[in-house]
Amino acid sequence: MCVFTGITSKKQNKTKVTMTSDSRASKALQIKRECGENVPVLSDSELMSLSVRELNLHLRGLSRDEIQKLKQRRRTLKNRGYAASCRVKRVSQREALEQQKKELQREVERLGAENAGMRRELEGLGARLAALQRFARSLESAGGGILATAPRLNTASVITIVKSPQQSHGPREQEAS
Amino acid sequence: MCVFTGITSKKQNKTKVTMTSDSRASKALQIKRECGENVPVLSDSELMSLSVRELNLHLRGLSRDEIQKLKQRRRTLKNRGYAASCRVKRVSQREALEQQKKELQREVERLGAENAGMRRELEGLGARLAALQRFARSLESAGGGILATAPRLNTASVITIVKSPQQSHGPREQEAS
DNA sequence: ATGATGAGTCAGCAC
DNA sequence: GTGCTGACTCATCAT
Repeated sequence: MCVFTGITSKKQNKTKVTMTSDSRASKALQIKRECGENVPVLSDSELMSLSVRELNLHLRGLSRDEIQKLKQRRRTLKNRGYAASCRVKRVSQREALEQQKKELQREVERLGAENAGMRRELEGLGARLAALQRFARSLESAGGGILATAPRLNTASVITIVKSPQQSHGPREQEAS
Repeated sequence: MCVFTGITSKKQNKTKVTMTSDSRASKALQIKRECGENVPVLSDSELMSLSVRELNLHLRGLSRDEIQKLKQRRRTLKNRGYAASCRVKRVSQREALEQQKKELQREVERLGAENAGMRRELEGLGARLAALQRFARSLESAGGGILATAPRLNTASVITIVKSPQQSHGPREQEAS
């Protein structure tokens, strides 16, 4: 027989579950409300999920004071749920941020690798162009007559291409092949 | 004359300030503790910051019950502070995450731009090399004797350089200059 | 009335 | 004992 009297509800037990507002939350919430007066009839989860219409039906034949108490209990139960969703939201926002951060880190890594690859390619091409530039200069200094033997190309423009501005790459060894 | 009696302390008024545990937090916290019995002597901020040694001095000549009450009040006050720092920590961690995210976004942007620049450079160099390749082939088809007039270079290696594997760039128009 | 959130309180864990 | 944190309650604001 229940002997508790003025217990208003406070932490009860809380089994650390998420309390997703389904109807099995009433597991350990029953040791409350005045027992030697009028039985609650409404469990916490029931009271919490009732619509105002439905609630009014249960309010029939209750004193003004009891109505007030019941409404306050309902408000408190709802607040409990609001607080829970607030915490869940907070956690999922944090997790989302961490996820985005991870993705950005991966992206940075990917771009960095791509960059390094292109930098190597650029270096290789630069070295090849430098070698060709030396070659072209040698043709130039050997006299323009030589180039005239390749009439299908505008040789002047080719020489110009070779000589166009280059970042100074150190003379890189060519792979034999 | 104070007429409050069993008020245990609860929210008091809360002016929404941060309450950084300095001594002016006692602004509105004095309407508590039994007034018609023994004056608290210790303010909240005092009680909270006392060391155990100092606390014991104030515990002289108090009943076991009063000592218990005082210690509980101290614990509660400390908990209030812990809760506050917990919230502050949560906020600053979130802000740190957001900051890191912003920095990573900037980094991604920077690397992306660098990438695009290098890609353009690569394209340009590729086009120049392709043009030179066509030129070299024309020299080749004109006969090896021509190249022999530039004796300072190993001409075979130059041709090799020009012919080495290239990603197929579409034949790009050369800027006149 | 409903929902969200800052602050305070308590339980319970870790040290 | 001290510090931290999840969950609850309350005050308060916005809708």
